Amino acid sequence: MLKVRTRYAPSPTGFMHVGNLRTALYEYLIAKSNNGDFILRIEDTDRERLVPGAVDVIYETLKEVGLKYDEGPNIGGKYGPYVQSERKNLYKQMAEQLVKEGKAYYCFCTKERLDNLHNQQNSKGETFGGYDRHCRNLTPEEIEKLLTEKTPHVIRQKVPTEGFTTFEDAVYGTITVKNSEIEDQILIKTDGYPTYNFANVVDDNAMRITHVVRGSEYLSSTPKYDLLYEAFGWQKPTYIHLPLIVGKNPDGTVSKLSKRHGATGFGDLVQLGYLPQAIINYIALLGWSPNDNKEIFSLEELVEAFSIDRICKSPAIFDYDKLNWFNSEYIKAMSLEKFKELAMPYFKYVIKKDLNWTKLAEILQRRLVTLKQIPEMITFFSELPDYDKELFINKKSKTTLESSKQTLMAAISKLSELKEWNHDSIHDCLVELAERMKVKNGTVMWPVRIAVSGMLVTPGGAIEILEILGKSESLRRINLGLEKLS
RNA sequence: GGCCCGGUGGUCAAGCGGUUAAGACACCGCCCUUUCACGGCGGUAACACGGGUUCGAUUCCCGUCCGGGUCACCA
Repeated sequence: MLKVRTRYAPSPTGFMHVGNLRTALYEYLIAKSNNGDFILRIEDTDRERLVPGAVDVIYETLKEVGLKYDEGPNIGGKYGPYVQSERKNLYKQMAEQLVKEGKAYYCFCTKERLDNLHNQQNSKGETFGGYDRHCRNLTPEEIEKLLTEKTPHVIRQKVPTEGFTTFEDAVYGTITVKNSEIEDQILIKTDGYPTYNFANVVDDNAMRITHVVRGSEYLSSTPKYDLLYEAFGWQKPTYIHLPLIVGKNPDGTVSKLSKRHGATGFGDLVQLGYLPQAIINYIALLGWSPNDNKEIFSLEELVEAFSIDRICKSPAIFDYDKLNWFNSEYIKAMSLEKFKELAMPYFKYVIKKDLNWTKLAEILQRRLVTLKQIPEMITFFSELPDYDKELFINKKSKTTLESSKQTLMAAISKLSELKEWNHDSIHDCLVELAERMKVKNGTVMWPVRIAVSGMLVTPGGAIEILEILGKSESLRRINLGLEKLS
């Protein structure tokens, strides 16, 4: 049995789309669930679109989510180099080999001629566009002449004009297309760099890649890919195309997930307060499902549970609601220490004075969807917001402006007598107060909480807030509330 | 438009000829409760349509419709 080897081959664009991340994830899972190797290869053959520093984004993201590769540009390996621009000569050499064997040819057509051709075909509504194979039958003399004149040229593959190409996809099954639908694809561009398909086939073969995993947008170009393997006589890999991740448009239709659907970059999502592991967990389930109903998976557990035959075919809409749920689950699942550590920057950003951060973290941890929500939830600790006295009225707690006034007055005197200021003492004090006033707990708790927070909805109840705020500040705020009611 | 792929609740999805068609998110209700939340319990909601094949189709075949992808010297 061949050792399973997969590769993640991104172009350095500086942006890690969640769709690409998901592809990387599945490549990793396929390799690791078969004790195979996962390789990182950088595809930088488009010299016009190079983005400085973009490769680092790829390294950092993979590191952050724990997709450890066995071979790659920055760690080496026995099939390097792992950057395509550094392999330029190899592609040229392989293409020349096909030319010698009569399976490819030089094409000297200019951009203008090609543009013209396309326009003509379009306006005539031709069934198939594509290259007209003008240079396919140049005589050796003509070719020689153009070459010595240093005429700019590309190398194209001679694709069969008749018959069919059939390939097998592990997810989509057998797919057959007419060869007449496939054009003589360019292998080497005028600038000497290889095209995507060609570079991939050459590298995948050279790097012993056994499973080619990519998004289903490549399904229709796979015959070209396959034809290249055939031209070289190489053993074909297993193709695994993944269903697309799509986004919902305002008009109700869907399309490939892109920026107009909201945050779609891994970095953007992290920026919004989503945890890398929650993101990974969520996208793992977009296009694959386990054979039980488990939903929360660590990367290790995914490796354990993953299997190719449970990858599904239909596209999945990226759903922020579900991502939110995963994120809150991950926040709740982490240790208090860990959570406090992650939340601290947000705490410090809003609150300059010193508080019982641990207590604050404790009440916040189980109510958060994303870390980003922290500031708006806790600013009141730092400064009492201006609020409407109507907030004191709550039907369910049976509070009115008048009852709230009475409660606050009583609460002030009882609370100021407290020697100890902690959860239990405050609790007992207020509950006793309710008992004595012959009202339900809520009738006391509600106005106290409002006075002390100035907000309708707060993280934690009255007791928790009082405890964190401290005795003097709590009393100061309750007095202010009383003034408002008087 | 040609070619390719897909079509189970609003969303992710089990299902692979016989099921009361799972589960999760979201939504709604109730309970718990010092608010919201958490938690617990319950609820609304789906096999695109039409033909076959079959004793029996969500499941297999064909057609229709709908949706998506792709048609570059980009990947």
